[in-house]
Amino acid sequence: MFQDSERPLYEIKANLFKGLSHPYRIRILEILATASLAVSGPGEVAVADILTETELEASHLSQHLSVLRRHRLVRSQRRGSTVYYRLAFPEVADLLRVARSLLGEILEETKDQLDTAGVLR
Amino acid sequence: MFQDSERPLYEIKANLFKGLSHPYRIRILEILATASLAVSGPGEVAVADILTETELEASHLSQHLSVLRRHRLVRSQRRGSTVYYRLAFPEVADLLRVARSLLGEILEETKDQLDTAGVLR
DNA sequence: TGATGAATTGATAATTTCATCATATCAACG
DNA sequence: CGTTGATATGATGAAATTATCAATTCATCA
Repeated sequence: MFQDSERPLYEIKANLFKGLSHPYRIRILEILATASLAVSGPGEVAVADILTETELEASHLSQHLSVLRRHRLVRSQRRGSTVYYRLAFPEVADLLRVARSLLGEILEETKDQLDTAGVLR
Repeated sequence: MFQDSERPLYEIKANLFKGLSHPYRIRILEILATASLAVSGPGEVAVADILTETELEASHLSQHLSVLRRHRLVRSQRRGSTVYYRLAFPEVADLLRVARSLLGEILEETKDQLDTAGVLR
């Protein structure tokens, strides 16, 4: 059979996190998440707009978008010479949100420890 | 100042996902998450028990636990010659849960597409 | 104190990811 | 059809991560 998806779930999960392990890919996903949040928003963003916002070079951005596509985190659609990207699932935004929440805890605790150590003063 | 935490949040977030990007580290976190869920559970797990459950070699496990500690995802406590690990924050379990949910969507869609293509028949 | 069990750290080769430039492809237009 | 704008793919060296074995450290006990 073609059941590559017979891999253990923890392996697939780790692979998902690999797709998320680069700063620019996080930035891209957050741009898309913001677009999907706007009530009257388009839910999608043109590559040119991502280029502008991230200040990446075109081929660098494409490489990252390709990784995101491969990991099924985004979808693309070409209309004429413009390509649009959107989050593939709302849960991607959920994941970013929970990660933000966790980081908040981590950074808060780190700050407390630095305070305790008197490092910040 | 010592503000290494002046790095952009998306960079810190990507780094968090790096800590999660290995199958065994996911397994470890899930073992700890399960321990923290049990109502009368200890919330913590001895290294020896993780060793047994994952069937890793001791030094391999230690290397992974060290990464998790460095990323502030777990905490350890030595009592006598036994070291116990626990999740550093409940949000770690949340993150695993949301990732699982997202993967459910991804795998569901992949399965649908394979069905459509008649590959599974 | 030496031996033993538990766990961690150090070291290094193999593998994967990242950074970045060159090239190719797709779409529109005169 | 050639040119241009937009976007993707290919290629490769550098950097980071993984896999795995050796050595060390910590705690306990006789």
